[in-house]
Amino acid sequence: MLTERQLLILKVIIDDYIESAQPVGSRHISKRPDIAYSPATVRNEMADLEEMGYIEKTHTSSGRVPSEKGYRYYVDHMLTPRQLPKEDAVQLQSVFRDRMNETEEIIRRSAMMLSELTNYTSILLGPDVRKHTVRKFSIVPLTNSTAVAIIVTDSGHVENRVFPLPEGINPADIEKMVNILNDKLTGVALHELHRRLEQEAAVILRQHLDRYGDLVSTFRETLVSPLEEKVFYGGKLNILKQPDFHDLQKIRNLMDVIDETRHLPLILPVGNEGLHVTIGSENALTAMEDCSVITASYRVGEEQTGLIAIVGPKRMDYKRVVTLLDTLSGDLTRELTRLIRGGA
Amino acid sequence: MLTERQLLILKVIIDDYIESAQPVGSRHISKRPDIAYSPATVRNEMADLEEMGYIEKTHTSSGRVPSEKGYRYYVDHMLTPRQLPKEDAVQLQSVFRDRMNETEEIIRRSAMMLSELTNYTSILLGPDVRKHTVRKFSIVPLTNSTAVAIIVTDSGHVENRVFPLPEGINPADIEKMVNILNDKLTGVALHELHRRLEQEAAVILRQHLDRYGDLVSTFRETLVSPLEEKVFYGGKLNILKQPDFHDLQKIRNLMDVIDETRHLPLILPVGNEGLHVTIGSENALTAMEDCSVITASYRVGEEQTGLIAIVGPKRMDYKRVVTLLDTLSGDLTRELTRLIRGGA
DNA sequence: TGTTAGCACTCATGCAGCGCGAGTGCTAAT
DNA sequence: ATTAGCACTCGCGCTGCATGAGTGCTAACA
Repeated sequence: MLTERQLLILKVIIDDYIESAQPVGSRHISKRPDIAYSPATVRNEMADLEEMGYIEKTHTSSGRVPSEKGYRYYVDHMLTPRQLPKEDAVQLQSVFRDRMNETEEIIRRSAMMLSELTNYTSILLGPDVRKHTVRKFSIVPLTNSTAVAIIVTDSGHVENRVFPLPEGINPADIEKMVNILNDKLTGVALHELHRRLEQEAAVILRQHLDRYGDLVSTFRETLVSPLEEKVFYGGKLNILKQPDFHDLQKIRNLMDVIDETRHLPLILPVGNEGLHVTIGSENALTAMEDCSVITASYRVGEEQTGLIAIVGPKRMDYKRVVTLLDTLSGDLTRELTRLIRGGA
Repeated sequence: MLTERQLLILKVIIDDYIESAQPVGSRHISKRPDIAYSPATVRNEMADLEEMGYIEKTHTSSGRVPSEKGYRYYVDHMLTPRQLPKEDAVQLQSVFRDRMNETEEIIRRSAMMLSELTNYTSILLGPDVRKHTVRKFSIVPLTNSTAVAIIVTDSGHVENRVFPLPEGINPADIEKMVNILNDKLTGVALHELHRRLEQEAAVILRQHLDRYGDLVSTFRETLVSPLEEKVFYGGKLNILKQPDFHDLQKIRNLMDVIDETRHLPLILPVGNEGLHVTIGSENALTAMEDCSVITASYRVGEEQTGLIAIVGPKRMDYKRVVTLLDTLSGDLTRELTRLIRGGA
């Protein structure tokens, strides 16, 4: 168990190191106004802290640096949730100012704002589009052989995709199809669309359309394809700004990982509610072993959830980022829910 | 004027240096099968070439490196346009395979492909959306107070934007407005939309709508806003792969510049037809002074033009990139034009 | 007269040695 | 229990030095 004084010293070491990126020595600690002990005393405590694994030396006679265990202890036990400084709160609020009617736009802005405020990289997952429900279908012919299919969802999201028209199709058939689709499938969630199309709409479509097979098969493909969760980045390049990263090779690996959307599930605890901190080698990917990731979830309405994540060096300003994410997650939940509910 | 032999040596130096990134020495040149002279002779010629400013030394007794003047001469006089190697051609063609119906998707793919083939960064500007013409308007109400406005263009591009509905608006009025808009403004180019709305549609709208002012004013805003040219990047991180870039500070500046869409007009000769090569300090921005930019334009139909650009180190494989861009620009022009014409 | 061999010269690079200073661990005094 | 003192460690930056790649020049050669 850690004594009161050891706690104090550990906290000072971590706070100092987070700020300065320099190993912190006993003399330096002793000089701080909140420390009333001589360097020698501090050294003794530091030796103990090191023995217990909370801090490390970079070389035999260097100052101390927090270990991963140290950071872990810090975020688990020493992060009394604070109020966001007013300045940050104001900035953060600006995301929701102006006539912001679109979920995606708000999320995009949030990503920007987060990376600006923290100088780290932010990753925001939008609420799962597949849970949005169909508000309206329409099909707009472009040429003899192509048309664009449009799905508007209840959230105001618009999916659109050009698809080939079967040759010599009757324009009236297209209109019929759109009407039937709207009739039968409005209110259906996007991920159910395919199944429901088969189950319910198919019969009726077949009755009413001359060339049922051709038209529907080509149209259906457009429905199943993308519909992934949207990912929004902020400050991808901020990694370059961190003095912690100087090894070009490591930077490359890191960037590759972050950039590849398919790696995201590995570095983000997708689906987890609440606030999570992953430190250094706790990350699944070795490319991220010098990074920490802080995530928070938000909700939109009852069902949909999204994720906010900050990727930075292990020497990240945990206190600040945690408070920021906590606040933003609340704000997003509130504002986005208000939005789909159609409140003022 | 350069002698035959000086030309040969200059070419060898540049080609070798492009491949190896190492200063090339007289001995090395003399060993090549296409060089029949001793190192001493080569040295003499090199001294002349250096005097004329085509090559440089990195230090007193190093091999030679092409100067910017050297590269310039190389691209201006020594780039006999070649056929694309079959392997590359096949790869490039794959961009147009599969049912690719959407201009944007094709361009996105092209960007990817280019960066993959070259290991440099590619930037593609889509054809100016503002020149697309309206195929269809529609408005889909979402809640009591919001609706999404949708514009489909002749290219299959879909612009959509959520906008606030005036309180207590009559749904019939919305429908009326959409009908009038479609009636009056179909076929109008997006950049003319605002003006034409005022000139032609306004009068009629005013006659038919109870709450003309409210509805139109809030809807109009959604028309004027974005509609910029779309920018597609490929391999933004490829810069990190180039051995030429090792200075972290420079990399940061460079990335900043490339990332900022508003800097693009400065580094790309927007609007210029044909193929352009900008070498090192010929670039407008000092952050780019170690880079070369190769651009080519493409057309879609008669009016619209787009731009392909490759950003790489000065030590770029000009021959290959020029051929690639030349081919791709032709392919894009052909395929995209075919697309909007609705040919098979 | 153009080409080449030979040689002295230059300079980046890598390595060993060295002094400095920040910081530690230990011990003895308070 | 705390602290002053001191010897010790080790990273860092500096210097000096050997190495080798590459040059420029000169004189001999075809």
